Amino acid sequence: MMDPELARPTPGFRPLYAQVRELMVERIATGQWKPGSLLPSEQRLAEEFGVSQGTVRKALSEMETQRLLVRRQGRGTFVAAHSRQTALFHFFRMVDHDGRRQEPVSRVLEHRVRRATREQAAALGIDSYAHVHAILRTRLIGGRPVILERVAVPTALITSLPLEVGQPMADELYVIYQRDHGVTIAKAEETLRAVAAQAPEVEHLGVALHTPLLEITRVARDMQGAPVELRVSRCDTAHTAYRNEIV
Amino acid sequence: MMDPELARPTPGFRPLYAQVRELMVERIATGQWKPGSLLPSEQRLAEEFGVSQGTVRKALSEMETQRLLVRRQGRGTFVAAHSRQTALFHFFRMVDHDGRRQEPVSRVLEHRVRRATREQAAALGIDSYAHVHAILRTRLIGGRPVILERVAVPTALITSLPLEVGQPMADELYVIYQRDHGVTIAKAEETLRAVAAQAPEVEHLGVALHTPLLEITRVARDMQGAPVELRVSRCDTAHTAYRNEIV
DNA sequence: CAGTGGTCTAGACCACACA
DNA sequence: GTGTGGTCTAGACCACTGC
Repeated sequence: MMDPELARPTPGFRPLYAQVRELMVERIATGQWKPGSLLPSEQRLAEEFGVSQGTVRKALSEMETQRLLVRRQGRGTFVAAHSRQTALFHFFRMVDHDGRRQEPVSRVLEHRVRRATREQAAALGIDSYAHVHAILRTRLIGGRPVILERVAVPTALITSLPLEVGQPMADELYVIYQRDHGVTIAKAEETLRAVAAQAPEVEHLGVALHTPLLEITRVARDMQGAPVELRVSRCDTAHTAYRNEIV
Repeated sequence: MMDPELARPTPGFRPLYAQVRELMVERIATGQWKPGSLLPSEQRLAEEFGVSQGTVRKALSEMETQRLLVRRQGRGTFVAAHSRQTALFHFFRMVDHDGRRQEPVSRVLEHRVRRATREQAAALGIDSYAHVHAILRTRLIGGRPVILERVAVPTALITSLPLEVGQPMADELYVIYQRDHGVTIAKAEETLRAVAAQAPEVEHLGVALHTPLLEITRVARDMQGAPVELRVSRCDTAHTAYRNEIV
């Protein structure tokens, strides 16, 4: 059975697998296929879309490369779901002196809903009178507070956040966004600068005033590329560093 | 390396395309296929290796993804060659305030051959009595010196370097390594920290003593993963920043 | 025009997970 | 054993490049 929605001729040529992929991405984005759920087999999908198994396969493989799917021989194809480990592995880049990855503990210092600053509004593509969750937290590695972080996320996207001030966070923010609000962080851009420690860093990181700190400004986006979150992290790099692999 | 306790029911299983790929990577690594040269067609390669076109195709596609090859419909498949633009695009991450990529001008301050320091020897996997080219240079963006950089590369790999002290560099180092010595930089690891400006940075970057600077330590490797070069860059991030895209 | 890589199909068999 | 994804083949046709 041939789906007339799938155009084949030359004008505006677009490969079949790209069209199939678009349809499947849409099913994930709209929640029709939820994170962690099992997809139909390649053969079923091929029948449904009216293409060959090889064509569906190419679409699925690209989506796996993009980390939208997880495929396991003998088991099936699943919609990728953030866990604490996967979220940290892809988005947390701090390592210790030996280059080993370190898992941080996060402690919330403040959590308020307020209007976006001009910088936040510009980065998130929202109006400056729109509301955001404004979170201030420290992240500890080896029991030592090494990062002071300010997070802003529009309440229009993430209505509520179960954060307890003063407590270690049970879940990573990206896990919460996905599990509780159906918003999946798929990519991000980071801008890194060196800055001098100010009063908040002196207080919460225990560094001297004007100590050089690594400032990371990150805009995190969903799978369509729409901005979801802005965070600015100031890191004490005396015992830890930011690691980037260029491939 | 293979533990017999963990040997799998079908020992030594390795996909055909992976074996074909290994043979082709070897031809590039040994210089049998040189950067910029045209490969035989998929059909020819399939006949030569005694496999189907689809199998060769899968090997070629993986190598293209890894940027070892460049493929052009209607023209053919070529061995990837660094140009100033591609080298900078993949390895130079500094952007201006608007997030636009900037091309630097490099000016050599010193170039000597000396014994490796202990740190250099460890990073490059060479003996501490081995010789390296030790290069000190500034990199300018918009006419302003923003990076002071120390490069170390073993003379065992790169015998000679045509650098003129005080002059802007005509070619990127990675282009020289590949064109003149057959050494292709394929990947790198970078470690970023914030540090305080010392006397050399005060002199060459025109910053105040103890100004926070972004320090980037990079180990660059060839396509087999062997370390080729160590460079430590100290960057004034007042008007420029390091950009990283997480996908 | 001929030759290249890119897409698509159909079918066979293999490796793997799980009941 | 059954069903899944992974590999491999053979062949057709399409889009693109350059002579």
